[in-house]
Amino acid sequence: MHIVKDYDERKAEFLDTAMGLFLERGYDDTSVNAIIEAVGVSKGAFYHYFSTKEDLLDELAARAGEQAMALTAPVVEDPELSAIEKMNEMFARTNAFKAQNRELMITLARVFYSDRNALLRARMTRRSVEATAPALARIFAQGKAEGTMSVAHPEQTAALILELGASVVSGFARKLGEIDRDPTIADELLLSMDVYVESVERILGVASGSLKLVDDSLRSVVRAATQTKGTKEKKDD
Amino acid sequence: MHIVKDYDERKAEFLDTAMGLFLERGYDDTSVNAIIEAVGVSKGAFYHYFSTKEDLLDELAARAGEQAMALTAPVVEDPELSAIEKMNEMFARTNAFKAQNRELMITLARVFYSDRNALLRARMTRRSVEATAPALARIFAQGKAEGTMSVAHPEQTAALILELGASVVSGFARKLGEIDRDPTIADELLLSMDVYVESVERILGVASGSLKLVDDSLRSVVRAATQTKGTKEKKDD
DNA sequence: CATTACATACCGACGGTCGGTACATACAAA
DNA sequence: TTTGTATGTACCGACCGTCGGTATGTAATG
Repeated sequence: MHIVKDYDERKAEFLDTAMGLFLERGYDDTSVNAIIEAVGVSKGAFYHYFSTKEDLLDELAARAGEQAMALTAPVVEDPELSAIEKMNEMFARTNAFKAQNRELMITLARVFYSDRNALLRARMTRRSVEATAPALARIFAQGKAEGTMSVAHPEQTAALILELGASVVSGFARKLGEIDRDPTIADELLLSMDVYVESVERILGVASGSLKLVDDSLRSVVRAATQTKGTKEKKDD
Repeated sequence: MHIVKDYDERKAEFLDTAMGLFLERGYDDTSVNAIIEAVGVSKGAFYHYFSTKEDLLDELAARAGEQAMALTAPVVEDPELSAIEKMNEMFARTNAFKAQNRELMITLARVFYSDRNALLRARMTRRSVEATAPALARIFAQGKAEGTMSVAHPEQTAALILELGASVVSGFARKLGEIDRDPTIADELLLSMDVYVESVERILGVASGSLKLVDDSLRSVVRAATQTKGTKEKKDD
């Protein structure tokens, strides 16, 4: 019995299933066999849609980049907002998205941001940076024109800030996993968040305290991680 | 016939050979078989020295971290230097090292900083950051005491700046490879270098222009890459 | 005689290939 | 309207070489 589906539908099914498995077990530790088993198709089907396993990863990364841009694009177009408001709104939206998908984000932090998924992360980060940088650069240019930001080179600064953000989040997530061993890390993490925000403010030359890049929901994740220290069972390998 | 060598000597031989192969072909594309063939020993020998292939990678990363620290440690101890002088000297030393090993650095830029070596890079970056951050934090604390730097949290700031540096270098190296296709990238790269330095200055709250983090030898690499555009034969895969 | 420093044979799992099949659609002949 | 035929697409599953890793053996060393 053959289950034949529409091309795009089947492809999305592969993408979604693969992403789920990557988040559960990591990219390297998820075999093509595991993916086709989860989808319920054959190996031939997989290679009918993707030329290699890495090709699937690329398409996943591209999709993530598009989603990241779609989430923040409307903000950039808004003529009512100042540059600083736009920036705050952009981060508020992504933070809100993270808050709504809290469980996913915690899983993501645990698995996505581990060394074993370095390739997955590198690809996705790059795509996201490339997709978001031009918009951010435009905001910086606006801020420069408004006189609220002092950025000589918006494009380069945008790329730098996004990469910095990715690095910080990466290190952040890594340390989040170490809280179990050393609860004092939680305080360091909260400090790191402040340092990050202030660093961005300084790079952009905006007034101290004018950027709201992290919200309470994000901070609460850190505190939650600290509290679950003893109550949660170990399910690690 | 058994070729028996001193433990450390043999181990270093593995490490050196593996590093060479990783730089040539990448981490994932270098098999354990390729390593033992290059060293001229058996598989048993490899697993006598390393528990896994990733373990070798870790030791490689640790060695890189130690070397990075050894290069800059004397500077930190020097009681004669101010915080800003120390920072400039630290970067001057690493830049001098890069200038001396120019060919290696270019190879490293081309291969090490490609997505396929994401794991290798992530590991080494992390180790280097961990190894260097405490020293840098001490310099920041000194600068804070001297009144030349305004860093509220030296440890977190040190980690952030080092990770920023790694990100910048990574993106930098990636773009270096694209110069062949688009020579205008060279100008963007030189701009990015300035943006990076100024960003660090702002993060630390030091006077603009007081940090010399990149020198002319580094800039010359960019110009050299631009010039070889037509004269060099293509050896890419 | 125990430990070190390897060698060799082998394993299961992996990513990827390949020859083939089931089915939808199109179109023309009956 | 039915039926045969041609063609492309979605998919199957056996198979291949290579991979990281293991089990076991053995010669030298101390």
